[in-house]
Amino acid sequence: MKRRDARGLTKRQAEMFGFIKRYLRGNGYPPTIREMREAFGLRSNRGVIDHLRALERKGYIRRNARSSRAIELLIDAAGTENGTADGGMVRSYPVAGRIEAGMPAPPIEDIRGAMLIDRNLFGGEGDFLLEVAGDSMTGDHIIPGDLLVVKRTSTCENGAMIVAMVDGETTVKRFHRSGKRVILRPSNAAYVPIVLEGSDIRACTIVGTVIGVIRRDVARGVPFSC
Amino acid sequence: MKRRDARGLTKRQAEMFGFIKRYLRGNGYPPTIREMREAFGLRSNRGVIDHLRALERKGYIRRNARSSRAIELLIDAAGTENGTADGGMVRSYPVAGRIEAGMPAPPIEDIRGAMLIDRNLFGGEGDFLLEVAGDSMTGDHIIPGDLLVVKRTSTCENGAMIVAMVDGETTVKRFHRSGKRVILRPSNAAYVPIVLEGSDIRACTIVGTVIGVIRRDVARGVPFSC
DNA sequence: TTGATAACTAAACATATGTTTAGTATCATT
DNA sequence: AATGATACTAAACATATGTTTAGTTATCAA
Repeated sequence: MKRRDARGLTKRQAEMFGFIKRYLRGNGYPPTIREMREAFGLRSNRGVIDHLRALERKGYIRRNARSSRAIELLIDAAGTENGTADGGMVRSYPVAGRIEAGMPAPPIEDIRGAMLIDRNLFGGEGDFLLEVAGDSMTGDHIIPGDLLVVKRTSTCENGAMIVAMVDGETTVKRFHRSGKRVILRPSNAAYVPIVLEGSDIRACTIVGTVIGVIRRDVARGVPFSC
Repeated sequence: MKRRDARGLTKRQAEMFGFIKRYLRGNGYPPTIREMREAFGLRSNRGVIDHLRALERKGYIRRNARSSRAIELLIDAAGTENGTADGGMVRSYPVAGRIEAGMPAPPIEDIRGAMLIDRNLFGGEGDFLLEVAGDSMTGDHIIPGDLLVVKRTSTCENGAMIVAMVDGETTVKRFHRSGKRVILRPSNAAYVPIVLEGSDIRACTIVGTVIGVIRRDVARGVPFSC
């Protein structure tokens, strides 16, 4: 027999049970057998059914045979999944202090608060929000006051819009690497790109990539002039 | 129109919503359409579907179309939104179908779902979200794919950014009135303003004002070229 | 009176979804 | 070495379940 944990589940069964729990929390309803199959990279439904029957036999779930998604969790937090203290359909995004996109600015230390936003927006990703102060990224349709949804990463693809720390200052730019040179490009022709070479590159840290934008007070925004 | 309760639900819709809630609490997963049909003694699925669409349009539930039992409750009994331990911090915004900002487009009938967003964003206002398809408002830094936060109003201030129905088509423009003339102005020079005079003005209905913008998939956005 | 909306019936229709049968490979125990 | 359980693949198979089209009836507001 394969190895079981303290509660009588094998490793694989525990994984399956964990997946069902997480899916349920995120979606409000249980997964289908095919969804589980795909989540585990299996090629046949039968594998999933075997696991479900084992979980049912061991009292972890109850099923309504022949009925789609009819899985009921009987044992609750027994094996707490790592870290997911917050369940539900919304995520809490900390709001970092105002930064200058283009000008010297304070670091993103000061956390102003948090915003709850639907898990389904921004692909469920993003780690914090950052308010834009300067107008160096207007070419990308990002204007002062916008809240950027930032996902923490230490690397990024070429051309990605990133939040970076340069000489201890936070800035939003497009990232371009060509050979040994890194260019942080604003998208407003009125601003000059930051070119980093050699040891200067070490003075630049990628904080994260910009994956979303939230704009408030549009009504009060500057009207377009023709 | 039939009688509605304080939160905009008719008696029957409230009954249907209540049934879904009770079923979910009792079974751990949502009911199927046929189960609801039988519970209400109806003879056709269509009746249930109509109610589900109404509940979705009003932001009470979110559905995953074509997927069985895929109903997510967004608002709980008291009328406060789900998803957080301390309820009432988020609001449910119905998401209206894609529209063309500048070109002929389908009406905003098709409701795609709903999004939960912090009450403190957008000043707690806004009535629904609308996805932008055209690029007629890029001068205001609104680009295709953006979700507009729209507040329903039948009037607006001069220069406000509005969602309007013109000849049965939905459009996003800046509203300008001068004397007996109304001009709906795009903010992209490649588009022509819509000028309404005399009886034409009646063919134009203001749906609401744009008070916010949400942009997803920024990483994939078109990079700025200098 | 007219038009819009809500709330349904009726009958197909399309497919998402659970199930079965038959078999393989691995592991732990006896 | 034989046994039983786990953890799968492969291919049908059956049907549960959501959707559509085309109506009807009642109610309410303009």
